[in-house]
Amino acid sequence: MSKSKRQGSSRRGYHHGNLSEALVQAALDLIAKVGPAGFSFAEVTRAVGVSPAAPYRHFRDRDALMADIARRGFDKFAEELSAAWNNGRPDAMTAFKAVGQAYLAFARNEPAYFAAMFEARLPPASSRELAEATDRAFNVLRQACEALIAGLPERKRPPALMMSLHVWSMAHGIASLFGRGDGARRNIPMPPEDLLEANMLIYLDGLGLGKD
Amino acid sequence: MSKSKRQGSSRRGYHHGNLSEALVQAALDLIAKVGPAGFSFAEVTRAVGVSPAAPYRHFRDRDALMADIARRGFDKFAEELSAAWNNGRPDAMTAFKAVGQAYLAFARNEPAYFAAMFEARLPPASSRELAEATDRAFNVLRQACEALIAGLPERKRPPALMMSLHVWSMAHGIASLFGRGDGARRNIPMPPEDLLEANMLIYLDGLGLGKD
DNA sequence: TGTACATCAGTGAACGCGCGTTCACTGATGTAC
DNA sequence: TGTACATCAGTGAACGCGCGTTCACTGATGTAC
Repeated sequence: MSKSKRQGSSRRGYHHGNLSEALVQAALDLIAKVGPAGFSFAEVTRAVGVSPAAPYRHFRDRDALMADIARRGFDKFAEELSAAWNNGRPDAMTAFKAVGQAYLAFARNEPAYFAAMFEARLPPASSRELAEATDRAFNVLRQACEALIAGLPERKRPPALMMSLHVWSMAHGIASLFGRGDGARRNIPMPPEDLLEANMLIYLDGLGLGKD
Repeated sequence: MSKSKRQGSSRRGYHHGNLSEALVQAALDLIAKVGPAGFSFAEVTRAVGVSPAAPYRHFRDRDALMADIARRGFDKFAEELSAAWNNGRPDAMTAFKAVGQAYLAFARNEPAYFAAMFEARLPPASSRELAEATDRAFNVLRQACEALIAGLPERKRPPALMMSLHVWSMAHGIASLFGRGDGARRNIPMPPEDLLEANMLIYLDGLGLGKD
């Protein structure tokens, strides 16, 4: 109980060492609890154990922190979708389904990132980095769609952009309504994973990609 | 410029006459601008031109106002979906597509209700009325699905609940990502209405409900 | 290895502000007789 | 029709609070010589 109150286990004294990282993590914890609009900059500094002025060395203001969190979220999202796609192995259909499941897994396991990415009402084109990270994530979906429809005869092939947007919408609809890891989830009598798998199968059937 | 500052054209003097209605409308205007988490009770009273204590005659607290707005939103939503369904006329397929378009129209024309309904982080089962209104809206989708698949041979018929959840997810995914009437819309090079119509057609094709 | 100094990343006090909510109150309205 | 009175729906001042942000500051770190 001296004059130095170290609260976070990672505090190293006067200089924190990795403050911006710690601020982001604390903000994610708060967002998971109270949503992206409900968390306060001041609360974050308390959680980390620094003075309320400290974050201004790392983020211009509260919005800049939010935008950075969303950017990190899309980066992580792109990585996980990409890992699930695994370059189309062992085969395009299996890898494609894995991407859909990865979408749900992200919404479930990272509700704070998910909320920051999709519900933070960030000023559109809030930063170039954010827009680029968003594109990277979407491009994994698009790549998977292109690989899947490559097997179709050319004139039965749907536009890849349209198909990617459909896939995004289906995964996103299920994830945001029924599959989130926080309090905003609506309950249904089946796992969202099964619901999405069935939805994708029916959709792919409709495209002529069924059972072959 | 006397002691009585009448701000809203509908002020009738000391007694407002229809305050709770006016509060809801003002709140909707604010939500459309700053989102469901960003609007303040105090700001609403200023917009209406009453004292900050006035709303407590009509709503227990800020959350009660939010829940009432969400409930009204789902009521309106159910009405509009139901009107689009129009008891399955002129035929089930046409009416079914109209329901999907009504979903998008609602997201576009009523972004404030839409946000209050789906992004307000209301405590789950916030009120019985809200839950019932939500069910009413969902049941329109379910009814439409049941009518559509009634034409299929029984053993090719998908579970109506699953199909309704798919339809809800597809419409909701497109509406919330690309079809909203506020700043949170992401731009795509095609109308969300077309995107949804194509998505539904492919999905119905997959169910064996195509071109007949 | 030692020291002077520049740079960096924190502090902590202070600011003005708007918030949600409470309270005792009062003006307006409606009704009983 | 007139009046007394209960009820209702507002007022406005006040409360304590946490917020985002600023400022001059200072302790810690790293580097040049």
